[in-house]
This record gives sequence, structure tokens and C-alpha cells, in this order.
Amino acid sequence: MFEFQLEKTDGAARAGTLTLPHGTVRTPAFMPVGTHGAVRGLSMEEVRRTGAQIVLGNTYHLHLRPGEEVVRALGGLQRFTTWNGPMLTDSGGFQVFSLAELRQITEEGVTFKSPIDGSQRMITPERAMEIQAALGADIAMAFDHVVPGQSDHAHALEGMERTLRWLERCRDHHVRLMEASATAPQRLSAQTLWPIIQGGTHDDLRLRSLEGILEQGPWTGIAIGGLSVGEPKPVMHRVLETLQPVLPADRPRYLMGVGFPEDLIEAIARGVDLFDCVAATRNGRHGSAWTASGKVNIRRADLRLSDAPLDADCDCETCRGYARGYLRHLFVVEEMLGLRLVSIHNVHFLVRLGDMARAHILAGDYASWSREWLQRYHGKDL
RNA sequence: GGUGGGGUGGCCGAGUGGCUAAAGGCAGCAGACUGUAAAUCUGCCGGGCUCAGCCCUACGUAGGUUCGAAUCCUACCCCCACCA
Repeated sequence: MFEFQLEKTDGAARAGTLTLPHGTVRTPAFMPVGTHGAVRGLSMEEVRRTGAQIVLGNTYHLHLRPGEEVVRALGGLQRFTTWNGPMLTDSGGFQVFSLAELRQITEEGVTFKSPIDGSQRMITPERAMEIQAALGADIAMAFDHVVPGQSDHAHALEGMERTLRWLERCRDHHVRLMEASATAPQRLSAQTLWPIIQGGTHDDLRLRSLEGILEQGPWTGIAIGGLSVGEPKPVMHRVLETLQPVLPADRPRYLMGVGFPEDLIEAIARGVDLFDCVAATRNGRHGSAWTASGKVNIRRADLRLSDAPLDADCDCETCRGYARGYLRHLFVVEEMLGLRLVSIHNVHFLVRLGDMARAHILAGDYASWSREWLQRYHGKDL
């Protein structure tokens, strides 16, 4: 039920198929982020039409609202959201990083001051597993401790070791929950747990993190966390290169929170199979669109009379039907359709990028194709 | 015709003698965003230059008082309200 078949490698790049209870995912693949159980601005029907194969949800946010028991009562996240396909929930570990001012870390877990009503919420590794079990996604993520990209060795070590200790608790509790769930009346489908490599920008810590993870058991997939959190791109590339040869080849690798189109291209070249990132939808809402020839700010004045689609090479709903001049107009008048249309395009753009990469890995020409792709992308901004 | 209120940068709107090229907002222009506290945030926004500075032009119009005026005085023009 949690199988990964590696179909082809091309250099370090890989094409595979991940089989999950709710469907299969052909990799490399971009996973749109649906924090609150919705990919911001899009209907699940629209998400499907972008070609997305798997969608994320977030433990922290869904725990606060509507509460995991509500989701469980309504049939689990897949049914609740009408996505009905493969899903993955993030553990709330990223909020340890992004809500740094509102939380306190102890060995037991993390206390968050809810930005919604100010109430104190404790998330422990065990709680993160319980919440995710109730949400019922195919893949649950371990509760980790993300440190900023510029963290020194000592701080990165602290986060990495804590993540490792928490992983053990996550794993033990997850096993218990799955056993209990097998006989429970409100049984949701099986769920797998993925560990997360931490260690900041320090290669030795990254390797120790992976080593510790592999000691704790066989996993159906492994995630790389704590990247693109403020460190320079070449540093991220170096960390991926360090991990690539020692990661188990027969397991999918998920680079968390990445990324921009160029990041996908570079990370795929370094052996990554799965991605997620909020940039597609956030930038979409902010009027920034990705195209084959670079980034376009759709509010730009010189697009006023443009009759061209956002991206001439794109076959998404937005590009098939709408001109840049009209999209610009929608942003200028703050019509919400504009936010949605550019978000749809951006999500489709990354999904399609994954598809194209896969095709070229299968064809064995990923290196030359990606070089040309990057050249065109960085060439000029219009 | 009378009485009262008011005319400030593209728009709205602070400002009653120097610290005012003039608060703030809007509009406009440009940019940022990476496991979503984000349909958000940042910068520019009278003109010109040999630009951390300098020079023009500016607070209805014209004149005056003053070392110095968007701010005080006089006249005129226009707008609003009420009364005839």
C-alpha cells in the first residue's frame, strides 16, 4: 500500500511511482499546499485540473480549526475536502520556525500561543501523531524542530538531535495509533509516517541526522526539512548533494517547502522526488506569475494592452482563456478572480514542470533539457 | 442682495508665522514573497540637476505686513449652507 517503484534514473535524477492508499503519484511531483484543507483560492476541481496528484494539509492549522475530531467525524481529510486522492499532512513542525515569536520549545513539545484567540496550545510528538491520524492523510510527517538557515553548528545540532528524539516518540505513538485504529469503529485508511532530516546548513549534521533516522527503522519515504529558510541557494544545493548518495535509493525523497521553478529543476538533478511550496499560490495571489521565460509581475503597467496569455507555452485554464491585459485589470480592480487565475497558473506551472522533468528523465536527457530550461527561464523577464 | 463656512500637491484631507516640498489616506509606479499568522509587505511618488546636497515652481488670484507667510492684512474670483 506504500510502495515506491523507482522506474529510471538519469544521473542523480529519478523517475518513480509512489503508491498510496488513495492513489498513485508519479514523480518527480509538486504537491500544492492546502494548509486549512483548501489550496488557497482554488476549488478541488480546479486543483485536479492543474494536474496535481497529491495535496497537503497542515496539522497545526486543522487542529486549531475546525479541530481534528471534526475532520474525523466528517470522514477524514480526503472526504472532508472532496479531494479524495492522495494527501500528506505536515506535522506543525514548520510552525515551530515560522511562529517563533509565539511559541516555547521544551523537550516535551512546543507550546504555541494561538494567533486566533491567544490560547495556549501544546503540540508534542504524540499529539502531532494523534492529530494526523484523525485527519487521516496517506502520509503523516514527523514533528520536527526547524531552525533558521543561518543557525550556527550548535543550534543546528540542538534542533537536529531534538528532531531525532522526537522521531522516536512519533514512531512509537504512530505504531500504537495504527494498531488501535485497525479495530476502531471510525477507522480511517492506513497512514504512513515519514521522518525529516534536519541539521541546518552543516553537512556533518545532515549526515548524522540521516544516520539516526535510518537506525530508527525502515521508512516508506524520507523528507529533507529546514532548507530554503534563509540560506543561500548554493548551500541548499550542497546539502542535497551531500545527502543524495547516502539516501536509500528505493525510497522517495521529499524536499519540504521548496520551491521556485529553478529550485525544482536543481533539486531534481540532485535526486529529489517530491516538493511542496506555498509560493505558487501566495505569489499567485500577489500577482507574480511564473513563465517559461521568467517571472512576470502581472500588475505591471506595460501589460495594460497585452493580448497575450501569461505564458504562451502553458495549457492551463488561465492561459487558454485569458490575456495578460485582462489579468492585469483584475488585479488593479482587486477582483478576486485575478488571484485565483494566477494561482491556478502557478500551480499548474510547477505540476507541469514535474511532469516535464519526469519525461526527460525517462528519456535520459534531463541534464541537457534542464540546462536549456534554466537558460530560457533566466534569460529575460518577459 | 445678506449672513456664515470654505478654497492645500492627480483625488480626499491635516496643517494658523520659521523645524513645510507641506502629516495621513487613496490613486499611480516598481519590487519582494520558498513544509501559509500573508488577497500581504516594502520602496518611490511637484520638477530639475554636477543628487547624503543644491536650484526652481507650489497651498484660489493679485497686492501688502514681516528678517521670514499655506498660516496675518486688503481687494477680487469661485464653491457650499441658510436667510431674503
